[in-house]
Amino acid sequence: MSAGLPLTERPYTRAGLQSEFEPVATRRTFEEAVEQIAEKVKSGDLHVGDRLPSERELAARMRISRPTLREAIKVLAEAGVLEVRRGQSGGIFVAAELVPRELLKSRQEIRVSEVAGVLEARRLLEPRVAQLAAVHAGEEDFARMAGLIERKRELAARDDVLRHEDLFLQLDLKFHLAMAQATRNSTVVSLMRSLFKRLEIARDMAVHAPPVPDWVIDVHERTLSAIRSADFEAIEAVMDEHLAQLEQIWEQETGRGLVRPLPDFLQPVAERSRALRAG
Amino acid sequence: MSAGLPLTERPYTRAGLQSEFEPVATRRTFEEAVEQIAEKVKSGDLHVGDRLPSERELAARMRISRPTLREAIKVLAEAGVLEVRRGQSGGIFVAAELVPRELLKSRQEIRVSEVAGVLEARRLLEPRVAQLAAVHAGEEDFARMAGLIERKRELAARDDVLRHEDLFLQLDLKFHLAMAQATRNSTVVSLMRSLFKRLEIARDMAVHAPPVPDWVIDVHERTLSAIRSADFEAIEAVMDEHLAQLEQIWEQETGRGLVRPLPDFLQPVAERSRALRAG
DNA sequence: TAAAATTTGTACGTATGTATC
DNA sequence: CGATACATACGTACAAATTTT
Repeated sequence: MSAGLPLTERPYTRAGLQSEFEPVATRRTFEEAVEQIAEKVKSGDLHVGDRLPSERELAARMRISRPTLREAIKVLAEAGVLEVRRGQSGGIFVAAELVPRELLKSRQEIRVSEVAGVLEARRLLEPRVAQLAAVHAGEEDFARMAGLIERKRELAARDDVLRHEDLFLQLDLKFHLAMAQATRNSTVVSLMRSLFKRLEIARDMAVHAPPVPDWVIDVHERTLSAIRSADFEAIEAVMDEHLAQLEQIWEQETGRGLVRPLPDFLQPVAERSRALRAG
Repeated sequence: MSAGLPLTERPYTRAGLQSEFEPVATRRTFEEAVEQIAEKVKSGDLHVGDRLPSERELAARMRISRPTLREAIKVLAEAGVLEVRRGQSGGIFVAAELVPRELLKSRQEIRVSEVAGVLEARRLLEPRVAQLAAVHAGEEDFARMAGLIERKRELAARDDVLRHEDLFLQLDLKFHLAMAQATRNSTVVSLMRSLFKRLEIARDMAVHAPPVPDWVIDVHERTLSAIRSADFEAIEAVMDEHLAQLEQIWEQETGRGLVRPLPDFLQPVAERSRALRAG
């Protein structure tokens, strides 16, 4: 899928900014339920082994009938995400961390010409999120982030890493969401969620470069340690390195020039203050 | 509604960061259609007098049947947003700029303790968006923003301003969205949309201070001129002023301490470089 | 004036999903 | 878990209104 993309659209026109009339997805309610539960597993709100509320209670919470919920659970169970055990200590349990792509096919689409903009938006938002996280994170947040890095390391150590590309990407998402949650600001979390939703779509469309596990692990480790030490310049620096690398991969995959040149104000503070002192 | 809010929740806990099981809105498809069209009018993608595609074509675009679309149009027509004329040069026309609140009752909710976080998130994102807009905006973008300010000025000149509070707020939204669109980055637009969606919910919940039209107009005017001249420090300064004022209103309405103290890195660059030079 | 073209308005039969029992 | 009843959406065919030619 790489390299040969039909990049005919002119990037950065107004196209797509004023939205067209889009299909109103008349999805079935059990599909909504599937998506909501799958999303929770994927984003790390639910972990393997967790027990969900009973069918009756869950149905009540989601305001759907029990049969409809059962249909959703059936799909999730067949996909291996949930496991249903009956009997006194039975219930609905999370059985797998990896959520198959088919369960979360987002109906929204973006144009090829808009893909590079996702990286630019990360430049705007993510370094600030990391810095805010540094201000407000508690030990539990650091522990969660560290745990996720550790899991990635274990995965990378196995010889079948590439078989688990999807799992690796999901751990990635969880890391960045954990960072967002460390800000203790639910609006920030929600912004990061929508940003990464778009990022995933973009990734599916374009960049299918094999992940470079060791590098990702290294960068995330340094990100965490920069956040831990609340060193704002270090945070900007490592974020800059991270995003620059992603931009480079994107450009290699698709051809140059798609990522707009980075304006001065998006350079890391270290750069900026150096420039200030010089000027 | 002001001043007497039950602000019992402890702010900035993890509550709400890991999402609960939510009602799976099994909304009817015509309601989705209503929302999509109403949203376009409200955000400025559709203007008064615009003619929408014919029923058949619109239904096809939205992938719904004509009867379903008609049900949506009927609701919008009854609300005064659309007007339907038949005959050869008939069709569906936008009839009003102001979209009644009832049409867009977002089903998502946020906690009172999370409201202040919306302002904090604006601090993270909006100044950067304005700066990026300064880099990429064209004359048409400036014209749109100027036009919106002009409309606000006209509205403020009337003696029944307060009767049109909702319209004033909608013009506000349009101004900020126009700024986002000036970045020519659809991901940025989409982030700003979700940010302002939350902002509106927050506003409905808490801050019902009467708008201060003259002040808003003045700040927006200076924002636009700062963007026009691509003066990044001026952009940060006026944005800071704007948001500081909103934070102050919020604190007056609800009691102090809800807005977390602003970390250093969220101070305007001018402040920061002053500090750098001093240190 | 009349006919043609375009667009909304109305009606009904069918399929299917959802909820209740 | 199955069966039944209800609500919803769809497709299609045709009628009515209005403008254009």
